[in-house]
Amino acid sequence: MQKLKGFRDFFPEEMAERTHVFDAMRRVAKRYGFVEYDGPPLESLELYRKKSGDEIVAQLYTFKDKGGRDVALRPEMTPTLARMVATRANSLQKPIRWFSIPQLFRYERNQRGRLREHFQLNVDIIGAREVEADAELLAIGLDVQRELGLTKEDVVARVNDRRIVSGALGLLEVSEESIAATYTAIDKFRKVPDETFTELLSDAGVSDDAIEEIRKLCAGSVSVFEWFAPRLDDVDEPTRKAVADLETYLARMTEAGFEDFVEVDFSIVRGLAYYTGIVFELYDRKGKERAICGGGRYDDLVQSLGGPDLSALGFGMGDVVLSLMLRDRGLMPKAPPRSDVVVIPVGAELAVIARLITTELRRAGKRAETPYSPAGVGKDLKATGQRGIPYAVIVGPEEWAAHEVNLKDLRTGKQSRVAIDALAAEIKT
RNA sequence: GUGGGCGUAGCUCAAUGGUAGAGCACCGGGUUGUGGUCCCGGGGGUUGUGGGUUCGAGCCCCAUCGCCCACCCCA
Repeated sequence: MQKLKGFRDFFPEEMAERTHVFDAMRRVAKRYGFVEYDGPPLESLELYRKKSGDEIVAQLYTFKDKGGRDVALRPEMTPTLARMVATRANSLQKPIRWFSIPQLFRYERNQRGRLREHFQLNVDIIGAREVEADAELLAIGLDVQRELGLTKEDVVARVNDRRIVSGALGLLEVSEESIAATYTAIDKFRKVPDETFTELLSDAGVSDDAIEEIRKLCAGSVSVFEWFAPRLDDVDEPTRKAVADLETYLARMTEAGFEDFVEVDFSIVRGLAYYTGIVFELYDRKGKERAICGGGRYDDLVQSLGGPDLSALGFGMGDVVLSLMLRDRGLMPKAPPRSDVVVIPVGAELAVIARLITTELRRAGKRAETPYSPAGVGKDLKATGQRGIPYAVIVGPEEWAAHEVNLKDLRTGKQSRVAIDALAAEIKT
């Protein structure tokens, strides 16, 4: 028997890594006052038909349950969140600031950084139109990186605004029919050769002059602020607001101490789906990995799913790419946490004493164990040391007669006699 | 869905078409009051699977499954 393609076993070593990452995610999200929620891993297929594109639905894990209902393993958390929020929209105090670490599934051929199953930190804010919310959202994403030991040398946040792209394309007179293909081309700017980029836009029906302007914006040879400055009188109100919002956004990121992580990047448009405002993606500065994290504002989604008109924004941060990066940087724990101490009896008649001492140590909050069948001090000590356990308590008849034991620090090799009552306090963890 | 690379012990890898091996790991012993280095021994494999060629296949051929990489797409 082998595991299914694209699924993972978590042996204790991998589980230690997973726990390490999840713990960091939870600590950070809670630090910003967000609360954790979860939903069912299995949902009605209908939930995804409504919101997600054909491509997503084609890659769902679906089946008919025994009642004949079409069901799907959740491929993303947002529809579940939207459904949950819609259910209690009127009674939930706004803004709603929730996070979750769901396991998500997709039926698709796997490749580097992409499996059929993964965990994804989802952080969402619902009912906040202020750009301060956008800034806080990105700050959480970046703070998770920092919490795990990654720095501005490792991670870059590329940020953009869908309204700005839309406004720019309007000024460049890109036609309605060309918009979708133009977004796709912009999204590919950093992944395809220059000629291909030109070809994609040209095929979409974009003029040569417009292609040149789009290229300059994507490449960053002109900042979006410089580009829009002489044109602000020609654009509509939403675009003017978007440019102003982006400036405020950057100011807020600077206030929060993240300015070195953030770069405006016109080529970040986040697929075609449902984003309506500021969007961002987190990348490894060195590697060629896919995005660590992506998100942004999706103000129309809750309503489009039949809920009330609530603005919303959020991101998803998968565990697979992030873990690849942490392993690459040596920032993952090498071994699962073990006991603090093993209590080793000298001779079989002291095994009962060793068990009693072990019980007392556990009551004192120490992670303690004693061998089921003591094999001799030498063997038990060897096994304990090999497992990386820092302390051994050796219970010998002479010492025990004085209500004392030997406490050995396996890391230094130093050993001392300790009164039984003082033992727990001597084991530093 | 398309293309490419790779499948030998738990892991890393050997083995002209001629008896399947090593290191690490694991288990036991040397050593029933003191570990990590050391010495000795042991379990482990239908060489991913199924066919074919051959006197003989881990090796050659075909198929299939799995893993990896890229493409497509991206929540």
